[in-house]
Amino acid sequence: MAEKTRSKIVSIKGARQPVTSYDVARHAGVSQSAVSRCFKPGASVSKKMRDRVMKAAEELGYEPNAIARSLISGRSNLVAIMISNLTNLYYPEVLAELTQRFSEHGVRVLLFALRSEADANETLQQIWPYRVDGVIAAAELSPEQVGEFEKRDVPLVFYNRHLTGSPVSSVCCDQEDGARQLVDGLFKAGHRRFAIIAGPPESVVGVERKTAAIERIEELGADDPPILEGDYSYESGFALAEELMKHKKKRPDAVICANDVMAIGALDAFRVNHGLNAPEDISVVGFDGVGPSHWKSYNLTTIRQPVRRMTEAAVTMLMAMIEEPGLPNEKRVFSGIFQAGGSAQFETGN
Amino acid sequence: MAEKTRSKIVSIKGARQPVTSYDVARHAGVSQSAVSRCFKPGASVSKKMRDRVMKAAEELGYEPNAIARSLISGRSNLVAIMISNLTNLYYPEVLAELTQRFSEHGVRVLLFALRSEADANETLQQIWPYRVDGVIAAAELSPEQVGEFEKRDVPLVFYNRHLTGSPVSSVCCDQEDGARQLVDGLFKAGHRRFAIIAGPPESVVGVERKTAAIERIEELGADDPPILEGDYSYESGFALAEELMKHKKKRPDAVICANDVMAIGALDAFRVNHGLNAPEDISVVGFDGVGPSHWKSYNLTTIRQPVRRMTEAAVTMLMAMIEEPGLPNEKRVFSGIFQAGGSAQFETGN
DNA sequence: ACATAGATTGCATTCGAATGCAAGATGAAT
DNA sequence: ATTCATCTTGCATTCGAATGCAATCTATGT
Repeated sequence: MAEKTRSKIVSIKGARQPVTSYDVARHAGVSQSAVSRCFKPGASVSKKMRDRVMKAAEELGYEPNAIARSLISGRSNLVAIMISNLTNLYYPEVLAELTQRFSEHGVRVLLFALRSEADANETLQQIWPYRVDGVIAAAELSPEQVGEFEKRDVPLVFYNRHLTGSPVSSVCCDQEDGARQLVDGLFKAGHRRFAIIAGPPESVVGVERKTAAIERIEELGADDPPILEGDYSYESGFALAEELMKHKKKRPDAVICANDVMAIGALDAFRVNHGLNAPEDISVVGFDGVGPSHWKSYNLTTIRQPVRRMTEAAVTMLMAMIEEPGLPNEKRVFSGIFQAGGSAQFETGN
Repeated sequence: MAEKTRSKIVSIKGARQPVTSYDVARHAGVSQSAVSRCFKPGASVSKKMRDRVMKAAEELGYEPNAIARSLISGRSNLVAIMISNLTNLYYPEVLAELTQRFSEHGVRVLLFALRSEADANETLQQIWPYRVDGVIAAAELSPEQVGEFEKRDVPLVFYNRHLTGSPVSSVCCDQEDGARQLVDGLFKAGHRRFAIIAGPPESVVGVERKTAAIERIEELGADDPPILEGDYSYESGFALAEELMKHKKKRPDAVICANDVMAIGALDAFRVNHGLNAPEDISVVGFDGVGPSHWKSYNLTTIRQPVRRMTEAAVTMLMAMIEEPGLPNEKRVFSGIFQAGGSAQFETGN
């Protein structure tokens, strides 16, 4: 075929404009491949050529088609972010950070908000067709599900999750260490009657926070704490604090909550329903360091997760795995940062 | 060419598996187009064929390539969601809802979190190459930017924004009506000295809330309220409440805030720094009905936005515009729902 | 058994950009 | 001016699925 006559259907309204690299090429009097190269950083193009093509592209309003590019190059420049409960106060910040950082790498984010952990399978089915370059999972995945990633060679980085006994890459906050810090500080300040408002049993980080706290309490020789399981919501924190007050005689004097929001719920229950103020009457600590933990009504003593550093690490790791396929897995653990507040009698060590 | 010998590079590790429709076709002993049709709902395929193909696809682990499909069909099944400040407590819920609803339509979400309104141009440049089928914008766009959508025939639905004087489709909460409800209820309860903690001047909804409140206050014959501008953050609510207390003599008795978070900040400032409790000493109302507005320490009197109905409307509208290109623009306005709380002396009308 | 409408199927082409290869252009060194 | 190395450029092919068209098959009615 001498000349591929691409008969564009030019709409009468003159609006539609699927300007392709061929159009630009014709307008600039060069070949399509030249146009392609001009839009590829680092390609071998003379200045004269580049100027000419860019001018033509400008004039026609050309925008490279990422879809076509992905198809031929095998790189979609898309990553998927799976988040199990977006309405958990902690995640919006994480999501915003991740999105912006990926954006700086020229990578776009496909968002998947799981309704529940059970959605994971369905979500994965939705992800695969888009041939994403990688995935950040802030959601629990089963070993089988992780296997699907390996089968497809899709890089995966867990965010604040990990599969115990599996080498999958992850970026985490050191839950155990944080929990120990909290117990220690409370203990030093004189607390002996602990209680734990834990996360749901499916939550790996929740379990870690809980387990480490229990162990530390035991190590220090305090009584075994009552352990109540919540779902990370304000309401559950509130309700479980109520539960703790059922036996007024031996109510706890220090309540360790698996996240800030439940801690806030507990504080409210103690204060509103029982007239107990923190830190005079009872100590309450949380975990995460979300925005509202700073609100004056709560002023939470908590462990703040270094979100910026963690998201940066997650993005860097995933990008590296994408660029260099064979890269070994890596787990990065960041220490939580103690955030002094007024919700607990607390003494930091030295 | 008798037979297109597709020489797949079968990796030695046996892991890689870009199974294509050709592979499935060969394995099932049918043509590639047959495979394609089997994966297209509503296509003309016999049961026998479908079973055979599906079995082969299953055996090979075939997953249709959405990228290739998009290229030829001209539909990416992607929508972009632009959100200006994700960390605003109000948006995570919106985002989660939108994502899940789109997912039910087989549409995936590309997320763009703008660092500031100024990022819009850059963001649009990132969006166009992906040939998204439509966009939901919870961010301010200039008329020029909206023009870019029209030029490309990309359906656009504003969420809680709109361009005054332009017919772009949008889903909004009735800000004016909500503001009036709040003023009315406060007035009926006896308040006469209003103050307004407004949103930033760039925020269209903020301006609407403010303007409507001012007008109503004037209509009712109360004094012109002082108007302070915040940035929707807790800190700004707190600081502006402080500001209002500078002139103790004639401090306001009812403070109308442009969103819940600032209202919460104001409540804390009044209580913590000045010993003023709501609603006895001062009334404070917010707007949005975010999660923390229910927290017992605040128990905010506010106008809740019907997020579920609004997101449903937004998704339905955008999908309709995508399916039927010529569709006229439409603006849907939902009334906010009065949410009784304990942060204000308030009397609902009858 | 035969004609015919309707349902299935395969063939060949298409979407838009990237890229290996070879041809052509440019420049440097002699 | 000649040769060779280095840049540039264009040609032709490729990615993987969708689809118009024509060929084939099926079923139905007579």
